[in-house]
Amino acid sequence: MSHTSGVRQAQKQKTRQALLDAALVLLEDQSLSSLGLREVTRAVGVAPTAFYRHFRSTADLGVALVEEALGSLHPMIRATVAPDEDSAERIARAVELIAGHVAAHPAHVRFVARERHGGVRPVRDAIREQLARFAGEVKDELAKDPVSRGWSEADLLMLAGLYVDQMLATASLFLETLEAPGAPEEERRRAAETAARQMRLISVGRRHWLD
Amino acid sequence: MSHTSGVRQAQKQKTRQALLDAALVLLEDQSLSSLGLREVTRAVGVAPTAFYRHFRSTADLGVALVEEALGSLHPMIRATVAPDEDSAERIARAVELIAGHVAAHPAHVRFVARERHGGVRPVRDAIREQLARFAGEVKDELAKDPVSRGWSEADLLMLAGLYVDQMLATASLFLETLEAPGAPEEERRRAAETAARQMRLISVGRRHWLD
DNA sequence: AATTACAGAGAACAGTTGTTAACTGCATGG
DNA sequence: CCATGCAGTTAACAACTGTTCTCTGTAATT
Repeated sequence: MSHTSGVRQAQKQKTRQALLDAALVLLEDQSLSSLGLREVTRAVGVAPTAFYRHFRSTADLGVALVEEALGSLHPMIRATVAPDEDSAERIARAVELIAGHVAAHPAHVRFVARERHGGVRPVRDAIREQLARFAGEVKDELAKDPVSRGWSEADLLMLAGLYVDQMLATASLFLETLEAPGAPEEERRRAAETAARQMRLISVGRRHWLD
Repeated sequence: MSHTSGVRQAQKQKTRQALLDAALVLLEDQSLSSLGLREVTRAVGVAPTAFYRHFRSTADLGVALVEEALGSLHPMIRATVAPDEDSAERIARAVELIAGHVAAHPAHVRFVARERHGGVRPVRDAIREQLARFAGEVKDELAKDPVSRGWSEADLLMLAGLYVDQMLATASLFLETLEAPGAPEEERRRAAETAARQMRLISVGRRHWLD
């Protein structure tokens, strides 16, 4: 068995990460299906053939980017929808948390929003799988809440899906306001306010579902 | 002034439409940002340079496709959310209408879902503008409903946006079930059921918003 | 100290791309 | 009926693409 660390492995990981980073930058104004492997290696400053040491294809690299963008996000999602005393405050914190994440990792958010329905099947599937995991986790958290007493499993999952979609839509909206160099202060605040109200409306629907 | 019709103009429109149709087919498994102009002309059986007689670039063609996909959809949207006696039946009809539209024009729906967050700015903008129009129209219809008495203009618009996003998400979901050649009968029925329940939950939230 | 494994370089390939220029044929308007 | 406008063609261009094969240097193993 080969050592998991060492000068050799470390350098390889470093190059691999450089490829991922460069790809993410290039994907800011194009889709994955038009991303060329030479384009990526050129940006890193490495020979085109080096690409194959890390990825079979750009689609393969895309799948790795999905893992990077969404893989470490599960704890954050769980915490976001965890039951709380004050439901209004939970929503406010959720919106702030999303805004913060988008500001910290705009390229990742853009990538997921773009490739969720993009032209590369394996990447679409990888994103769908991650979002399904999110929905399952959100469902678990919702089930803990006393408000969910009497809900069927299917209804919990449909609400969880609604929440996940809404979160992604909100993140994408924040991203758009980040891109517009106009009056970001006021507009971003209004986007946050609208997103919060939409979540609030869904929560209202949730509380009165069993009538 | 040139005649609006005539053998000459008609033939030109025919070629133009052939380019749009061919592009739509090619876009079924790639994104617009990777669509080549030669690729499109080759599919039509016309010289590459002929492309320039109709479009400045593939991005330009994309904008035309947005108009084709969404331009004629406004009356349908209005009718879908128009006030009705039985709100439950309206939702059922809306879901059926969406399912029918996706079945009739899958490539158009795929294109819009894919390019809404895609890598081509002018196309993104065109889609955003159309969806904003939809939201405005939905808002108008919602305002007519007695349920909306006492609602602020901003809240009406935020609800309209929620509905529009939900419709597109539902359409995209139906599209996915169409692509999967597995058991489409049962799965498609469940997708419709889930989508209907999500809309119902939003409607419940709407009725209890002013509490 | 000698051998092996392997990340990355280099060169070459056949095929593709967008764009330009000059052309041809034919429907149209005078 | 003839001159013009213009949709579509042909040919050529430099630049780019993914992939293959061969080679090199050096870390890791023995």
